[in-house]
Amino acid sequence: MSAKFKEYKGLDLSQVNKDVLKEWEADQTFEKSVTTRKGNPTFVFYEGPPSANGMPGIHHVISRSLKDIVCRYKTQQGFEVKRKAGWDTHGLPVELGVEKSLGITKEDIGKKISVAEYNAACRKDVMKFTDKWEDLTHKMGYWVDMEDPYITYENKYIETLWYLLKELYKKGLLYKGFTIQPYSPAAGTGLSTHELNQPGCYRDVKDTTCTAQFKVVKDDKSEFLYQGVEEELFFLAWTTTPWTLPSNTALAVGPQVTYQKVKTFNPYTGKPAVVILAKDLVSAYFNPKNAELSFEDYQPGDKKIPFEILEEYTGKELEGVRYEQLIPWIKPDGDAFRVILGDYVTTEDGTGIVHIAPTFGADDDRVAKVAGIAPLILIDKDGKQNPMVDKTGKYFLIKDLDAAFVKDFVNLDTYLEYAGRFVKNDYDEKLTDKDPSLDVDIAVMLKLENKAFKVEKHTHNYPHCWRTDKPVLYYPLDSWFIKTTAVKDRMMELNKTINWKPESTGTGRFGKWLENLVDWNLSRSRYWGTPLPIWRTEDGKVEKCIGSVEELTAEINKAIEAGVMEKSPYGEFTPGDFSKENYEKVDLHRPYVDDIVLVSDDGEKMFREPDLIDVWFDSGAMPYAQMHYPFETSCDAGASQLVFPADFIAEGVDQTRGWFFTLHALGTMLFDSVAFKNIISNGLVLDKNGNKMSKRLGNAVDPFETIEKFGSDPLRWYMITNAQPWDNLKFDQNGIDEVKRKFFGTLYNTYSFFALYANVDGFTGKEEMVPVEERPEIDRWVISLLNTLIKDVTSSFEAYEPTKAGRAIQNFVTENLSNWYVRLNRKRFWGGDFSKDKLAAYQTLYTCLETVAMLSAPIAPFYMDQLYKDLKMVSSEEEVESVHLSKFPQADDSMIDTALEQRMLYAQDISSMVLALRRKESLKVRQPLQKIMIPILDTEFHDQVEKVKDLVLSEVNVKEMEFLTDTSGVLVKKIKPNFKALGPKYGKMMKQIAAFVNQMQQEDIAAIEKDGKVNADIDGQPVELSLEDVEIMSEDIPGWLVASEGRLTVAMDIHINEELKQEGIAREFVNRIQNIRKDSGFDVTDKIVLKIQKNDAINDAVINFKDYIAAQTLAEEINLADSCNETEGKLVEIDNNVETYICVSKKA
RNA sequence: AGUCCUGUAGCUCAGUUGGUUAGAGCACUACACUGAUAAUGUAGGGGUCCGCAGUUCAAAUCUGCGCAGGACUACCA
Repeated sequence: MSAKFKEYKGLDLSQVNKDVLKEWEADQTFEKSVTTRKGNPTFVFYEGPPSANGMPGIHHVISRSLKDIVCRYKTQQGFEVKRKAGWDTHGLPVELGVEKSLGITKEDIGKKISVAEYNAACRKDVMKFTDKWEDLTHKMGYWVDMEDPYITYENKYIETLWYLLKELYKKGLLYKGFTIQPYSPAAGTGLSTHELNQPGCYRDVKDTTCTAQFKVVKDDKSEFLYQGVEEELFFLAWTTTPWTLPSNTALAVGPQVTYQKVKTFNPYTGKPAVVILAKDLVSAYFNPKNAELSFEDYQPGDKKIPFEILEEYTGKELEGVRYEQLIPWIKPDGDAFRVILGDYVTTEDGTGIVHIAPTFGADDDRVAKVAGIAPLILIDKDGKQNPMVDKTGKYFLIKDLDAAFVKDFVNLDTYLEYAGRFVKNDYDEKLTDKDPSLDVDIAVMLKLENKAFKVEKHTHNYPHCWRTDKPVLYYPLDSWFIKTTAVKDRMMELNKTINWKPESTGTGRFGKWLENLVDWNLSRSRYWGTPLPIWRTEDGKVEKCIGSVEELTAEINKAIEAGVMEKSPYGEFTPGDFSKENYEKVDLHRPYVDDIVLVSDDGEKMFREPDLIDVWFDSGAMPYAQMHYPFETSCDAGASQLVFPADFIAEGVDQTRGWFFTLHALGTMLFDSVAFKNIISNGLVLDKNGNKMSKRLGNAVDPFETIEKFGSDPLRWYMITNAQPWDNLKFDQNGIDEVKRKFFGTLYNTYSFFALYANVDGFTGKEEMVPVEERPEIDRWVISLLNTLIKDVTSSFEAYEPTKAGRAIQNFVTENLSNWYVRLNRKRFWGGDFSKDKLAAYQTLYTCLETVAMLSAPIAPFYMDQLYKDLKMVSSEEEVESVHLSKFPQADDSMIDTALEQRMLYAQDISSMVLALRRKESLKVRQPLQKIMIPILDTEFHDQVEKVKDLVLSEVNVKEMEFLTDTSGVLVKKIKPNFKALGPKYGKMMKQIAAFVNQMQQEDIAAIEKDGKVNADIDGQPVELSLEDVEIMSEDIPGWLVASEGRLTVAMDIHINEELKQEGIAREFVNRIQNIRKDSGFDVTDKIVLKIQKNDAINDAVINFKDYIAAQTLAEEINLADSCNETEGKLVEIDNNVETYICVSKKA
């Protein structure tokens, strides 16, 4: 007795999940899926490192499913796909978490707790959910190597980062500069965006604002502006921080904005003036009524000031025009006081002309740099560059400045009065709100000097320091940068070669980001992260960038020799020894690296720059650092070690400016290459109402619970097939349920059906194959569709479109395989001999199931593995291995028969129409009918339907099919213009042509069918319409019950004669008997004896269809009895008001 | 504020190069079927294809301007 196909009592996908996991573990299936592909072409995948200090959420399941699907697919395609897991361990979230759990703030670090202790806490804390992550990875079936992950805090990892930083340094791509950052003079510290986003930080404050007049210099550039202007000419610019006006070095205009030149008087001095401002804002400064006032009548001091609009200019025209320094206290060193373009300039408020102080505004700094405008910089007594305001928040005192600088650049006569003034009263303990602020004093001064056009109080939203409650200053702070702008063009070029899914993220979000690229600010003033490996002398003149531990220890030894250090903290380290033990002897984090003092060639002490680097550098360098490049491996060691660039990565779209960018930037700068060739960026997972999931709202879905409840397969299937991965997913558990029922339930039912009968018949799958061309039409049909499916699924996976692949599979399984193939073929599997036809049916169904398992395995790895093994366990001679080690199916084009697929479609449509007609007349399908009639449109259609005739007839229980040809003349036809064909030919005449066609009568239609053309007269123009220009279809057959859909029409003969009636009754009997068999718990193969109580309404039917009833119900005997004992028989209703007793007993 | 994504039935989503009856599943209603049965089929109701304007003989589809939701970046006169 050969093995049987396993039969199940029910489908519990959660249990399947667990069972299959055990098998994978025992068989080491994942390991084998990599090792068995050794020597084959590689497919390089990078795992973006998650941070293990947070719990994994449901949104992690989707990106990890995507990764897993592609990797499993490529494995099935024969590639060697190594997958190294990784952990992102540095960064602010970790530090904040630790601060919270220890109950400390940033200030306490180094005081209440040592840096060493703090970092030790971070190191421990960051891995606290590792086991949860591993558990989820395991349960969801994400295959990634977690035995040997890369961890960003490990010394080897950091060593590679240092190496890379040094490479950049050597290329001149790493430099020290400044950025404008939020800074709290009261606290003496910079603030991170995170700190600024604390609740309550942004507050409405009332400040003195000033619209200043910048006098236009009269020269060649401004000649066009001075045309017809006798008075002084000014640009108007508005600021909410008048204290920044002395630092003004440029004015920005919007290139597209329209500006107007307006003749008027200064409201404070009454002097005549011509001012320039944005057209849209003229009405904000000038009351339209005053346009009619006479200039002659105006007296200084009048409330109503006349004005007159003179000319209009675009921002672009104003570019390059020079103006005089507004407050000439300190001269800038370099080009300044010129109109530049700023893409961000709007006409929402102010004057549409923006005052630019590059030392106090991030945007200002950016546009000034682009335009080559110098910032206003002061040199202090240490020779360092500073903005006009010192770190306590006051204008620099002369004594704190470099004497030579003061002599050359500072106008002491005017500046002295203001030197030492705090820019906000809040910064000076001696001042209160009542005291005059610097803003007010400056405004007053400008008024007196005829330089202020409007001064007023204005309420605006301004950030405050969360610790001191005092306003924040935007202030230039030291920072290290990577000069990404130097490779901007190359990055854009390389980006075009990347296959982005969706494309718009690559061209739009990412592409636009690259276009507006600024240098990468690498500095972070924190504790737990990769230290910047740069040491500098105090004056900053000598600098060393360290690229390895070996180099560092060598430098330390030099320092010890020179006597600046006593002892090396890394004394035990042996250069060149890459063992784990050796690397455990060092710690490249703070505070240890801070304690290292190096020595310059001149014998000067060098200290480490205290910054840490951006954690995104950590993850962006992961392709190299995960292999300890170049210390233990090398990127150019040949194909065997080729792990760069990646063929594929996938993460959430929120990584666009994060990991995607840093990968790309480093790949470009270091190796002039893309870092990844294909990428899927997935969208967010929202709750079912479209809201963001959050713990606070309590709408977050726990992935563990979900997997426990449903199993991973339906979860993964749902996530992938419900919407394209890059669209946001509205996560609804009902959707998983639906997938479970609809897809997995149907597939399971199909398998169960197969297993049940295969086991009865002893089918094993080892039988000699019935050649496909010898199998019946319907078998070849489903095999044709199956091969089409293989093609579609393969190309979808190849195009990184798993959604399309999943949907195609689901459609095939539910619609074609289950609902059509199995349903129509059930009888072939029941009873009878094990004929060639039956064998063909088994083989066909088996092939479909096996192929579906292999096609679906990447998406639903658990159930498909079970299904595959259940099939193979019986059919395979060899030891059965996992579906994930199998080779992905190859489509056989010779099996695809589109004509066959088409005619099966006809069969399905005709059947459904007949069933609809039956329902309309309340004719049960069990009642056979004599005939249906189908008008034929052409010979091809005739041939096609002829071939599926029997299929249709048995499906709808009708005896014959008659074809109606045109000549019969009984058809009513319908004609429609074919817009697609006519449109390009006749264009504007379409409306009339359509009207002409629609009014054609039956005889007109007959004429065009006969002649193949018709001549029409459209507005005097002769138009010849051919058969291709119209669509003709049959609509009705008078006198018959007709259904019409598209080009198909079916008519049904509803007359029932005596024989048909009897057959119908026989079928009813079969149905009742089968039900009784089932209710009585008989086995499918049990033979029975039937006794039926006589009834005039049924006797003939039983006698005439005895053989039929016997065959269908496996009855050995059928007896009509005068009476059937009520206790042994069952009362059944055969037809309306027709009842009888049936007695079914098992044949002894 | 900028950039990008999304908007089609009550819900989740399809909808090819523009072509005239806008589809599927779920849900709802009715009916049927019953040796795959905690399934299945058939039919029905349900649409301002977010709005407005434009291009075109023809727009869910192309263009522009809005609206709503979301993401990222920024916080600026």
